[in-house]
Amino acid sequence: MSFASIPPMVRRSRSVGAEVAAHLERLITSGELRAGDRLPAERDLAASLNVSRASLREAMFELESKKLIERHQGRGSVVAEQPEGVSQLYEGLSELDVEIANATELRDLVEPRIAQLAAVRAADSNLLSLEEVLARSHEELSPEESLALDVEFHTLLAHAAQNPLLVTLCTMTTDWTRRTRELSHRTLEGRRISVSGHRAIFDAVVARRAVPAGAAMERHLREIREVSSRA
Amino acid sequence: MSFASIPPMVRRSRSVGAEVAAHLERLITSGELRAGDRLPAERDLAASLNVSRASLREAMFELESKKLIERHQGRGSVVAEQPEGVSQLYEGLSELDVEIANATELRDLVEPRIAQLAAVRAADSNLLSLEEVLARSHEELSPEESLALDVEFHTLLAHAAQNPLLVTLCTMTTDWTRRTRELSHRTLEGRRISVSGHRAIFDAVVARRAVPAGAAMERHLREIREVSSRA
DNA sequence: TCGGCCCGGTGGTCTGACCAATGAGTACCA
DNA sequence: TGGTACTCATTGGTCAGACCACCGGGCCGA
Repeated sequence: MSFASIPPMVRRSRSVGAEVAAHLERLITSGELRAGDRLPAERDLAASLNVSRASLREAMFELESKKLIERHQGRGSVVAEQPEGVSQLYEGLSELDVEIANATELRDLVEPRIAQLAAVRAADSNLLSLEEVLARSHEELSPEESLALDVEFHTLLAHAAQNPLLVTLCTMTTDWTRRTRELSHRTLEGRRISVSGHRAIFDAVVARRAVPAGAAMERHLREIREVSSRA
Repeated sequence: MSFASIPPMVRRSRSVGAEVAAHLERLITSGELRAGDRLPAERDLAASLNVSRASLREAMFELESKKLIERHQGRGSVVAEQPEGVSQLYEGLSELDVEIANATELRDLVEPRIAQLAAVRAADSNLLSLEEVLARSHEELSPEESLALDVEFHTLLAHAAQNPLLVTLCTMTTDWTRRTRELSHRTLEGRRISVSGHRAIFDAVVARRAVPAGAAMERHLREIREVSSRA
């Protein structure tokens, strides 16, 4: 097996540990090391690579975090089973998407509750403001106008829930998911769904029916998401 | 800043490095350490955490691979720019003058969902941390210790839900409702209820049963509130 | 045969030393 | 005066060696 020492020359761009990790990763992905193969003991491997055990361990940490190897105290380390292209999969999944997903998750949690509370607590003045926004909403508006009214509706609803924390959360999640919402307001269908969804929520709130209000909000969010995912 | 040493007692489930990494990650995602903050030098940090520099460096590798920190030879390490929102959420909510009732309302909303998501998403390491906290929890503890473990349990659970926004939210609501919680931990009954509630939540999470986990959390919050209202 | 003990191998952790990059303060010269 | 080059403390990077904790297998006695 070729655990040959790494050429000492050209090793100055990356750290020793990273260099070793890359070396071992190449051995694995190229097939020289197969799943289930036992790696030499850390002390031996470090010696054959002419690096300290500390650096070797740094490399091992990296490989382990990439699930390329498994380590077991007292037993040694083995090359892990490779669930088909793990390495690439690991790189993938844009962090941006993850963040949006997190924000969306929070929004899905908060908004229905806002609708419920608004149904219970909304003052007349809240209802008037909401009604006014709805009166200004129709599907012929430009995407920008439609989006602005959308934001306004949700913000006013949050105010109607009479909890400043929910207003803040609503504002922030609305902001973070802006891109998704922009997409959905681009199409006529998206604008139509937005308006009708708001209408349904408002009707439930006015009727002081908390549970239906929450349900209407859930449906609204789901529909909007479907539209924007098609766009 | 609370780089307080990690409780040395029951630390045998995970490696020292992993433990330190989890500790620091909690400080970061919960907002105690903010983006741009400089970390103490490795030697100093290792000393304040009562671990060797080697173990600390293992933790640093892990945090770096998660892009939570950046390290620069000769300059030190800093907390990396946070994934969209977390710091924003933290700042936005910090500025508010929060009424306890509002915070409680938000907590009742967020925590059950956290429990549900944790049941679905918790990694083995999350479960280990939670189990360890439970192992350290019993009703004979002092009110302060009991409260600290309570906070830790909920924070770890939020981490298990794998959404940094929820971690931040959990941290903040926990902080706001601190006085209520202090009351409930003063009595033996309160501590007993706390522990048994956590146990029930944990069991549901381990069993990967989302809905029961959420229900257990709701019950837990309700019981705690009843105890503290009687106090 | 079976159970417990011991022991070698392996990863886990710690210590302390030295190397190398960085940047700020300082002395020097044009 | 201004800029340049140097010095040096600080900090991460690497190394060597020691000891601990865990695992598994072999040995030995019941």
